[in-house]
Amino acid sequence: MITVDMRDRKPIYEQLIDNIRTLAVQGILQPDEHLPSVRQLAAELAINPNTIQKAYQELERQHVIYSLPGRGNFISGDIRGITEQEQRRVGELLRTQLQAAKKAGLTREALITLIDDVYHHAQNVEKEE
Amino acid sequence: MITVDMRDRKPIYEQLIDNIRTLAVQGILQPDEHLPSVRQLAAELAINPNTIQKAYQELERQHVIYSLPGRGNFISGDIRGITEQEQRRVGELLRTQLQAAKKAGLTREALITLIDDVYHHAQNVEKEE
DNA sequence: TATCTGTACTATTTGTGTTAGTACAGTTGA
DNA sequence: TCAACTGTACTAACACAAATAGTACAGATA
Repeated sequence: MITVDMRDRKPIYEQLIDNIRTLAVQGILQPDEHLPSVRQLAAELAINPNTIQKAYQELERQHVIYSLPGRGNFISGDIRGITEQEQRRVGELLRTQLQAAKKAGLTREALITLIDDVYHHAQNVEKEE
Repeated sequence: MITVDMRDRKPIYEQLIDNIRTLAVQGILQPDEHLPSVRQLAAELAINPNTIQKAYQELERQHVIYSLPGRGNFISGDIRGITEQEQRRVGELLRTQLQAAKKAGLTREALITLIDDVYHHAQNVEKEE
């Protein structure tokens, strides 16, 4: 479910943040669902517990999850706000990428073809972002 | 013309690479045009000559520029291949970004609106990519 | 009470980007 | 010819962020 790619240039804790936020927005992780403990997830992914905690800490700051000391970390009960926030975030990243595409000489039609390709083919993808 | 943003997380040498490649693809830098010398550009941008050289070295490896030892660095005479290569590169980045947008719940129509926004408004942009 | 849980903290390591400095050979123009 | 450019190569040092290692303590739970 939750994965990291050591070859990716993006820091592990950021991968975790985006990964879990996406799973929450998609509803794959349900509100109030219990997340793996810091130590357990660290063991599963073979990375340091401090790195997990750093990700959880940031996710709590973003209100994607909440923590009950001694109990664990849980997905936020209010996902609507998170979803809107995520859509704005992805939209901004997409805008700069589209401007680069325009500079590279890609036509509006080529981009729409690309969109249709992504939206029609219901293929699973490894990476997001 | 050639600029860098110290606040950007992207390494300076990568900014230079993308910056110059874009200028070449756009035709703002013409084929066989003389680029600033390593030391001169370093002085202009107030960064280390080694950083400039690193960027030039990679640009030569990508055949975006060529170097004549003792004379200087010049934009490649063959820009068509570079342009196609750049379009593939930007297209792939865009694809992963679109997949993230889909995961976030953005509709196909919302994305087309975003494209139209980018392609209609002929506004200059600071960042690319 | 043993064993989970989150949390906090310091120290260390690692990798990458950047700077600093030097050196040498090819090119150019006065 | 020679001074002043040019690219290129190299080592050393520095800066910073990410990640690891280890310890500690309080709350929750069965």
